[in-house]
Amino acid sequence: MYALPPIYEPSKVEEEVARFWREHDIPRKFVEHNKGGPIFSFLEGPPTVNGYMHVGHVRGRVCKDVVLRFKTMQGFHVWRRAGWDCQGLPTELEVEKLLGIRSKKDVEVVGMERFVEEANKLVDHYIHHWRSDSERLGLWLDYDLAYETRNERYMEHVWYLLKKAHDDGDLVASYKVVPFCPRCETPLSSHEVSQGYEEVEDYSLYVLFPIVERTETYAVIWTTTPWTLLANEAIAVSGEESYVEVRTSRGNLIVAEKLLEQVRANAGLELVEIVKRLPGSELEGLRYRHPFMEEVRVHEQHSHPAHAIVSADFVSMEEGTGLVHIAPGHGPEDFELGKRYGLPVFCPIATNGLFTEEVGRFSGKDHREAANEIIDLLSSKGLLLHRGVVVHNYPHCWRCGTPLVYLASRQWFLRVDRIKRLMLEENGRIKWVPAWAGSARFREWLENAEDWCISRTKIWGTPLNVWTCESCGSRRVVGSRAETEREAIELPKELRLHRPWIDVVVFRCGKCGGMMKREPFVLDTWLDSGVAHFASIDYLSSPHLFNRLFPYDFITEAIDQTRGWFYTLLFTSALLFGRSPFKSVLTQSHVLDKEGKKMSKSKGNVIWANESFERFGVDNLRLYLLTKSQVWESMNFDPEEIKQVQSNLNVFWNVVSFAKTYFDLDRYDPEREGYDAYLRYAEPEDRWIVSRVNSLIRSVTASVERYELTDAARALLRFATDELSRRYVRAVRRRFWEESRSPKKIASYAAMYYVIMRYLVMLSTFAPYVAEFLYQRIRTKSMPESVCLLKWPKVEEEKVDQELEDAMEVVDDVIASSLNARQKAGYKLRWPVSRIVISPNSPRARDAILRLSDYLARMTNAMKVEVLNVSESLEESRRELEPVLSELGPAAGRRLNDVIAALRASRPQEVIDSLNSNGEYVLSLPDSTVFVLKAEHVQVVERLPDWFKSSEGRFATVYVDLKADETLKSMAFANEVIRRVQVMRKEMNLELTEVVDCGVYVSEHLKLDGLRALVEHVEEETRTRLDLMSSPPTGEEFERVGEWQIDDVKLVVGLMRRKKVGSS
RNA sequence: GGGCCCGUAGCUCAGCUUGGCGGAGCGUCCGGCUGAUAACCGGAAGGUCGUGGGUUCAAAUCCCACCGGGCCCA
Repeated sequence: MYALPPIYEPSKVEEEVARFWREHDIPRKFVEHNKGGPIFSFLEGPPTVNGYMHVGHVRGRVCKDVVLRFKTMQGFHVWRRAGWDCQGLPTELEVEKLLGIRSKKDVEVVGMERFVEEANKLVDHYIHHWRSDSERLGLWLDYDLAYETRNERYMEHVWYLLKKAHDDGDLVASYKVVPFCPRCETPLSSHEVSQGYEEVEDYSLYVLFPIVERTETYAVIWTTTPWTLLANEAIAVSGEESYVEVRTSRGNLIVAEKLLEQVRANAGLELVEIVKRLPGSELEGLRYRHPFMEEVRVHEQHSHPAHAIVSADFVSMEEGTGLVHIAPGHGPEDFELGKRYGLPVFCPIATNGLFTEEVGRFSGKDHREAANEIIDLLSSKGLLLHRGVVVHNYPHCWRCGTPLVYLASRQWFLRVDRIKRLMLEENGRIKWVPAWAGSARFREWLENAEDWCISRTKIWGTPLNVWTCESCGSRRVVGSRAETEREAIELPKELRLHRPWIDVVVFRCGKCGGMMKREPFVLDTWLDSGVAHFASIDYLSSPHLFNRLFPYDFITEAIDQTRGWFYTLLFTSALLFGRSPFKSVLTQSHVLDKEGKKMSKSKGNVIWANESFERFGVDNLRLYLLTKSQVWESMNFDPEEIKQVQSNLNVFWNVVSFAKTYFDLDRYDPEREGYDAYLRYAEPEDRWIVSRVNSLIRSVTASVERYELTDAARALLRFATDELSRRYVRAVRRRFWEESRSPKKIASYAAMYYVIMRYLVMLSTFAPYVAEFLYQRIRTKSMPESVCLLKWPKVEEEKVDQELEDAMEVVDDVIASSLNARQKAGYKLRWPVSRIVISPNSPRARDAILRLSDYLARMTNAMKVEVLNVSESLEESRRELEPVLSELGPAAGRRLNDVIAALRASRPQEVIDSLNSNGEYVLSLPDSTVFVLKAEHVQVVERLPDWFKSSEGRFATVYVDLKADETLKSMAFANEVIRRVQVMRKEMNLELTEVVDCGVYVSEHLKLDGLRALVEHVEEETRTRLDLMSSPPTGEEFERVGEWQIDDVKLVVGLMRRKKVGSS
């Protein structure tokens, strides 16, 4: 791996480096080379393998990689087992699509075995892609031993957890209202529900509920879902709000006072007279007659507190009537309220959306289709106050668009109450980055945590390990496969823990001898990943390993995992071990598209990982994802912007290319000619860049330790471009080019090598491919074979010189000012100036400039640097006063012209001194009056002789003396000649150091004589042997001839390769 | 409806913890440089720091309210 290509091309770099890593087995060596060292344990949040990796995943995986590489380089033995989340609804849906399945009946036709086989094939497919994308990305996890949530051994850990939860009384079955899609006949998770909100037109009904205790008095409720009225069990009011009873043509109506006018207007009521005004709390307990008492006979058995007014805090005064119809079987809030009051949970709609037998004339009808019949019936009973329409958001099935229906059903739960306080306490001990993710967001989530519904009516998941006796109802929670094989009385031919095989298993009831059948649920997939802390390392077989890793040092995932993985990990760990399973967590936010819109397949704006690797380059992509915005803030992904990263890396590439060119020319030996050995020859810029790289090591180390990866990555890129390239390389170019192998030159090589080496190590955690590529070009044989196997650099405190770093800031500003001043005069940098004079604006700046004045002279191409006292003016300058007419005009009035004349006639310094000491100066005018001049009337202007140009910077004002004598003019001219020769050398494609013959003709004697004095200088700079000719060189004598006009002088240059003598 | 995050130049972001003359990169425009050259240097234009109050000698920064965007929850 040798010459450096002229430009950074990611694809070529990656290709070569990937081959190198593969051939030398670097990932394995990297992962293993700290074995036996202190452990840093990382727990991989298993990606759900139901799709391909996209750039959003990539950002998360880069965060993981940077931290793990960093810790590895610090000498930790990093635990980094990969993992895959294999089960769950999305995979199941994809299988359904593949097999053309539309309903549960179709599954029976196809067969569950076939279904599961397809699911496994699908998972295999995606794991393959995820692994290869991850490896391409450079994320070196332990993939060979990756955990998979579908593995039976893994699932047994879930069973183990549930068995323990059952023993501790934390696993319970109870009713819950969940959203169902009646067409798909499946409950939907809250995540799915939130994806399917659509604006639709619905009924808007005011319904009258006759109050039992009074005649002709009705509670008025509002509903948009008439089919839920059949299951009504109560009416809720707000205890704090004021309600009114009003007399109307439809009887006496009870509504909230705040909503009275709205209801009256909507229902078209006239003659409203308020009979009574009372707080909601006084309505509580009033009973009503159920509107469908006759049709739905079961209501006859629903006695108090059913069919009465209760109070609830969710009653809105924004819409409706302030009285809310409560159907505990059809609404989550209703259900909770019902639980508190002991209301019956009546749910007469089946999962297919049809009414059950319990509702008489409606049974067998679709709940939505029956709406009109229900409304007509209300109307005929005189209970429909008003029928209108409303446009609102209602959840629909995100797959098929069917409106959802909320149904009560029996589900399984893990109880939270016993561990809630514990989780909150443990959360206080977790280091969250950023802090608010834990102290605010996660804490709030924990405080509101409710029992966790873990049951799903699906196929492709970990089966619920609860068997219930058909005769006596007693339960058995099975803990393992072995237990099943040992004790089941019916087993499939080949036992597998997945459905459908597990469904066949039957136990004998220990109490009554009956048959125990499995509860037909599978488990929430979050439970699978949620037990990764102990299941991923097979705790049941190797508790010893567990004890070394647990709790894990570090995890990182996206912020949406607060309610997902972060939560389920903590939850299960609290149940099992009574403590948090992780010590620190970095939360990331999402990658959005260029416009800030969420990436989604349906919008077609997803950028896939493998495509982006090709398109942008892995290193570019990695750095872009980290540097664009803080990783815990969302970022808009704009492909155009990645070019910037590539350009930054290319600058660094150029630096290495430049350095390597000269290292090779001079056979620089970093081992014998190290920085410390040449320290005494080091120039200020060498000490400076060495100090800077140590400061950089300090700040990058601290940032990564704090998981502030964006700060670290930005600092790295910035260093390469702003400091190493723009300042240091600029400063040492001339020294590198020197012909002799001087100690000063070697000192600069040594400094450069020192910096590049340390930089590459740090860079390799962020951009491993390009770092490896460059490392291979400049490493010595005795160094580790891969940059990945180096140690993270330590700060060498004795090399940090903060004062020098600060001084360089000042001087850099002065250099910019002097360039600015030259530019104003059109005076090129290659033309030397006799001196620059600097007026610093603070003692600190003055010290800095004095300290680095030689450096300053070199960088500004000045023969001499003069430093004035703080704020002192240039001796040659004159200060003059200019009238400020906007101020002076109003003050002087008609005398203005006389005042200006007097001002011009005055001695400026005298006026300035007076203004400074007295705040005024008295001008005598020709008409014998006086004018009192104030400071605001004038402006002090500095007049420089015309051979000076000045420029004011942040720390100093710089005066450049452009008066040039013949010597300076000759030097300037010599530099013009040098420049031309260089152009020609390049055109001829000469080797950098190849010495050639050069003939120069100059049309003017004076210039020629000047040049004669500088022959050696020109020869050194151009690597030529110079012949000053009396007539222009011609194409016959020289290989190449160039002709220029420089001002009035004609310059002709001829270049000729020397004859090779032997093998010089 | 509640919680959290964000709002600063055309674009992307620093600065806010700890109050003191509003910054950088990119882009645009002008000029320059040329053995690192797809690099580099000098300059210019570009801002009601989301809005409105408050605290203060002084607010992008601290406090309150509101507006807009995002995430999470109801």
